[in-house]
Amino acid sequence: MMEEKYPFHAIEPKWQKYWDDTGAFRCDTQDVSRPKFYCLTMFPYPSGHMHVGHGRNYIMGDVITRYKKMMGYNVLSPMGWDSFGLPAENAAKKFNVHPHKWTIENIQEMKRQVRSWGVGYDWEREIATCHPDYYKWTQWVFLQAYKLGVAYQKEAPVNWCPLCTNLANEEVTADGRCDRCGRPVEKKNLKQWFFRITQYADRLLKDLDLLDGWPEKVRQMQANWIGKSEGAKVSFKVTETGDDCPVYTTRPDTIFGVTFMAIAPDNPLLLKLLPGSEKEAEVRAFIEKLANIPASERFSDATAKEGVFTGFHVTNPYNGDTDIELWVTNYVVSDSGTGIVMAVPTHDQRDWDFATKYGIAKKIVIQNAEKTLDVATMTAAYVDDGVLVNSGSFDGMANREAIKAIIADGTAKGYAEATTNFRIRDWNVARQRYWGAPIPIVHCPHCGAVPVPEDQLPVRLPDDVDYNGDQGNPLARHEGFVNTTCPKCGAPAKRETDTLAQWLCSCWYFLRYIDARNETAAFDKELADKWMPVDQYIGGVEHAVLHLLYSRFVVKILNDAGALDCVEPFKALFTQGMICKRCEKDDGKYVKGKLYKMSKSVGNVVSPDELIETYGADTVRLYTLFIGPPELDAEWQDAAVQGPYRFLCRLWKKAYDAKAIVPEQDVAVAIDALKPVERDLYRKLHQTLAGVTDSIEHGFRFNTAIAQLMELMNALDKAKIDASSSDAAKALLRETIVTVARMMAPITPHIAEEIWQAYGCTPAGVMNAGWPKVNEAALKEDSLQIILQVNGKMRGKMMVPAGISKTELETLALDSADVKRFTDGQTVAKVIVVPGKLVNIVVK
RNA sequence: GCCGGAGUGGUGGAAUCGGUAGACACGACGGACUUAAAAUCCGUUGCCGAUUUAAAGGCGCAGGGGUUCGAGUCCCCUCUCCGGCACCA
Repeated sequence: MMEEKYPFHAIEPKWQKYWDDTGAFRCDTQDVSRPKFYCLTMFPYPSGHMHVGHGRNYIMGDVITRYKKMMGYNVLSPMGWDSFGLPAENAAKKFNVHPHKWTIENIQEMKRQVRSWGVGYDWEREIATCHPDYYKWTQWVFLQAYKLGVAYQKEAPVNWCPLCTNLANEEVTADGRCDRCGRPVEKKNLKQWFFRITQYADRLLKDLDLLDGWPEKVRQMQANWIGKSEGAKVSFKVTETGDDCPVYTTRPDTIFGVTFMAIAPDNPLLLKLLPGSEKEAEVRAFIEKLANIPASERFSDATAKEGVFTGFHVTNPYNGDTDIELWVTNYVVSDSGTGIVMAVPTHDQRDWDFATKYGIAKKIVIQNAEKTLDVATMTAAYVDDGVLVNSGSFDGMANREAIKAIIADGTAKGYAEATTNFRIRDWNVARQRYWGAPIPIVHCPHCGAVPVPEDQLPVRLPDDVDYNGDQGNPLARHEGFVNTTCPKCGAPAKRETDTLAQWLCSCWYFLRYIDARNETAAFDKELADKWMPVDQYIGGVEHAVLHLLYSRFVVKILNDAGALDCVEPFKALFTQGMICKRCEKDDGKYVKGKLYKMSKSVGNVVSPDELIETYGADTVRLYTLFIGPPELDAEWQDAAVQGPYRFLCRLWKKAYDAKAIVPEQDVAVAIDALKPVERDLYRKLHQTLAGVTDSIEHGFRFNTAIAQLMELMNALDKAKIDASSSDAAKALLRETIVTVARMMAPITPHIAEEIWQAYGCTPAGVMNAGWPKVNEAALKEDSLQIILQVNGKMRGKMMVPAGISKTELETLALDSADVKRFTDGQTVAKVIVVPGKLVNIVVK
């Protein structure tokens, strides 16, 4: 029995329970009768409550999951929690609650929210990265990397945030602040665990080509991040001492134009040359000055180039020039290349600026095609292609050719080699924090760093730590944890007290879902080979570099370890846009009326709970999907939620009213018995079906899919089918309502299920009915609308029979009154006929 | 600076094979129902356009040029906004 008023309060919990009870989203990974589809939404950090912006992510994943199920796939759609990490530890300090308790409570709350949206997951595969059954295998992943020599320890300057301890490069913002808390980041020397991502840089770059299901933007961002450049390493020598002075350059073709050498203030060669040298005091003063300027400021555009001559000279191996001055400067980046740059003022703008300021010589070595370059008249560096001059035996050579020739010559003579340079640095995976997976290493006074044997995993995180201490890692203060014996020699030893970065926990979770309850392995290889890669990954673009790059990296490690066949984890990636809302306050920091992404600090957060209470989950889903193109940011407008709500109320009322007059079962529609307006509706129904399918298949354009469904409902109103209508019309009415329910099953699943059930459709559960098929007969058009143009301007329309010939169409068009008004007294020069579309008459 | 994306009514956005610009929705305005309001339903809604009504017609997709019978869509130039990388040699 259907109620008259749209009873979302009653039907939504009912159907959510039904999906649970029937295991609608449980996935049998062994099933081979259907093709697999692994649909994954990025798992959340359990930070508290979710807002409607988070919902967009899960709702889209759910629509795809349900749609793919209806298309006949065996869909794996799991959910879990990225539950290690700093916020829990900070909350623990703030509220004096154990991080574990805080995390578990947040998970419960967020799970309730996800379920209230009607999002379906295989909850039997639920994971939490802070659970020993999970982090045991995170530790295992670390050991695989260790075995391959990918994990290693080194003393290194780390990015140190006073609150969040050490950070990966990826966690430091462009202006040198902590990505998480915004505090300025300092450099601090610590012994750290690193992963050799640099060793994989080339593969990570090259395999981006395999990812044609990824947005171009994300591939570009990763390529930028990896930052590959090709050039040469050339050994200059310090003229006075004979020390090596290697440079990296991408422009070896300009090597005969080197007029000075620029070195970074903290370069080891400089520090070696300095003691007792003539200009020591002056140079040290400059180094001191730079040390007190934060990197963000030093390397900003606005900072002028500065430098001090060191008193030393270098020798260019190509032309034997011994008088090249060595300058210490503020603009050379110390950890890029060799930290020493050969400067060619005429062909590099930065070197030009510096040489101009300090009166250093400039020498042209690449001449343009017009041969107009002259140092006396040049006002900026010439960086384009040209022909070599003043370059010894290479004169006359095109510069692109010269690059290869000069490297080859230098290589033969032993002072140059072709090299590749990467921007990316090795990944610091260690954190001096409590709430993370302990690094499974024991430090033995005799054996050094010893990996914990796999059969002794997990290395458990103790519960009883004093995380309220104000200094350093609480784990290091836990005697019971720290003191152990060496797995190799049995002597007393100390555990590593650093924990693994949250990023490492979250870069392999998609593998665990496949085999989430496996107690003897991280995952079964055969099963993983069957289910990987993830067919569709969905998440925010803010993870374009960090999480997605690390995940790709770890999959390659596991592949090298023989644990996995696949080389890329995510076949297709969809990055959904953020939900923003206009700011209502004006407090200096935020501007009233400006769009900001939803956040507590802006105060523009919309909670799903009240909306679901007022309008129901289906309305929230429908509005969230209708709000705009899914890949773009969208503006949330509270008032606009009305539209989708009205639509569902209308759909419900239509279904309710129609129930009384339609046949009890599906009946084939007798096309010939339909009135024209009904015939239009039938066509529209199947056009909509084709259109909705296309919208979902091509770029998940849910917004236009929904618009088409709205149009169909408008057409249904227009057809005015009632008790007095023909049997054919009533059969059509039933088919329309039932097909709309099926098409809406992925989008607004509760109302779809309810209508499906109320209409007595089989099989039970609308998703089990599969995706409806287009009826070609319904699509057939008897007559077509033709647009009439004169000189490309629209001047009228006319209806013509569908099968009309081109000539007939042309004659009809020329005779039409709309056209004649504009062609009378003019000469028809040309007639363009686009069959089925338009006729354009060109007159003079 | 390099790379990527975007610019369409009062608003969110349609139209990506060159062929009716503004679908669909919000908001606004008018009407019906109602004692009244809400809800609902029905209209109107890009701009200019006779001092009255309606029309004719013109103008309109950041700006300028081009190709074409025809351009939001293709090509060239310019501007603005968003994102990534960046004194990376």
